[in-house]
Amino acid sequence: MNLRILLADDHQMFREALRLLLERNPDFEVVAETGDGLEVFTLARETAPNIVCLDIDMPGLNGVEITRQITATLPLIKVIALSTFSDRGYIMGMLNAGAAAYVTKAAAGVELLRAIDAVRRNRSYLCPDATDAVKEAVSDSYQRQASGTKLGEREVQVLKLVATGFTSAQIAEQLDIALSTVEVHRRNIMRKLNVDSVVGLTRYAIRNGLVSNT
Amino acid sequence: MNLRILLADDHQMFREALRLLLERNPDFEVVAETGDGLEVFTLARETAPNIVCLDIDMPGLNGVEITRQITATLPLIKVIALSTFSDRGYIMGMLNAGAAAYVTKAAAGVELLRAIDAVRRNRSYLCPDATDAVKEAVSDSYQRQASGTKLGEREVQVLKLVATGFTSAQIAEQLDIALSTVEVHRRNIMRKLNVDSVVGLTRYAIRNGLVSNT
DNA sequence: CCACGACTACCTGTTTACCGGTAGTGGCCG
DNA sequence: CGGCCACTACCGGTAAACAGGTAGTCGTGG
Repeated sequence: MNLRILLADDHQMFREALRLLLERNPDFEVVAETGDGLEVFTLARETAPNIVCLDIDMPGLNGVEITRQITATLPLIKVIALSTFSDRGYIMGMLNAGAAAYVTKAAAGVELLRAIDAVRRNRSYLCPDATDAVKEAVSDSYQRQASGTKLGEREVQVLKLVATGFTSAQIAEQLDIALSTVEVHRRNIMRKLNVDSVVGLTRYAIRNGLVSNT
Repeated sequence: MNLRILLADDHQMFREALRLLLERNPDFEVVAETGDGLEVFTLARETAPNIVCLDIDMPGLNGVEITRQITATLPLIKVIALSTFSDRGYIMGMLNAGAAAYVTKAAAGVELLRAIDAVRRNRSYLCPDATDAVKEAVSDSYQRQASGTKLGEREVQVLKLVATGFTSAQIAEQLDIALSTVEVHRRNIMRKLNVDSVVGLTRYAIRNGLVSNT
């Protein structure tokens, strides 16, 4: 059976090279590729791939959002998250958004093939790096309870703006809430992420693709 | 003539895929690959490649440092910098360290082949993204003069610590200088980099590989 | 229904960052 | 030599971040 694949990654060189890696298998056909987050939908609709290999850090739209929208509107298409990072929060985010598999770029190419194989059989897959991280997340669950759980929608919004370089006052204005409220969010975020300064917030946000940094 | 190539990138998947891209040309032979910065030397000595394709953000050692040491101790080996970023400062840093070419991963695969071709003829090469950035740097030269030039050694040291999350007081203690001095450095750095907060400093530092963020 | 969590909002503080000026040292270069 | 620059150091002042408390609303779920 022929498998139609859509490649989405902002590094053209990586896309081209990955295409070669995939098309060594004659069953695989890379029907389209793009480096722009917003274009993923258009191409997904036009080319009707079976699988989308999706990078996190895309210009235009966030990986989690893309995944959420694809799984919501084009449920036949399976999303394999291809990421630089093996951060617990982000992995869970992608899986919750509907990604069928998660493979880090640090993993071997064969991991991607395994993921494709698993996804084809309607099963999910996590590369070793990711499973390790998830295990940590599970064993950290006690700590999570102590230090709060994951970030709320509003908190993510604030975090993005903080890590972009806005002051709390500017954020308050943009979100049309009080300065004090923004500061409460900041503190809650820092407590949850277990950091103690804007530097920590910025690093976390960049690590998890909340802000681009290009 | 056969060309021996060493691949250094912390993403195994990218290395494998790039190997396929390169070895489509029968003249090219990828003699070794690694994901660890420190291992680059060992492999470079053992395998005597003609060219090293070197990623910036490597665990173990900074891309600039690796380049500096390779060009200093193994001058026959040409370094092609393969980077995610097209930041002016970093490009200049790599070229000053002795890199023969600079290609961003966002560029087409053919750019890398062009770079290899140019390097083989003892010429240097910059991919379009990079040349654009350098042009900006040149046209910014008037501004550079106005806002200071590049960072001094001590300033880089302070910047690293700031972007790691230390407060000025902690930095002062670590470097054994007065708090006020640290603050002067901070301000000078911000002026030179044209940013206005720790967020900007952190982002710059991460972008340029001064701190790891993994 | 009531508890819980997320979000909203305000208060008072302390610490840190940020901005400006001044000034002494040592090294490098015209 | 004298100017330039990086680095060192201190001062004062404003703005922002950071830390703690209190409290109201709203929706979810036991």
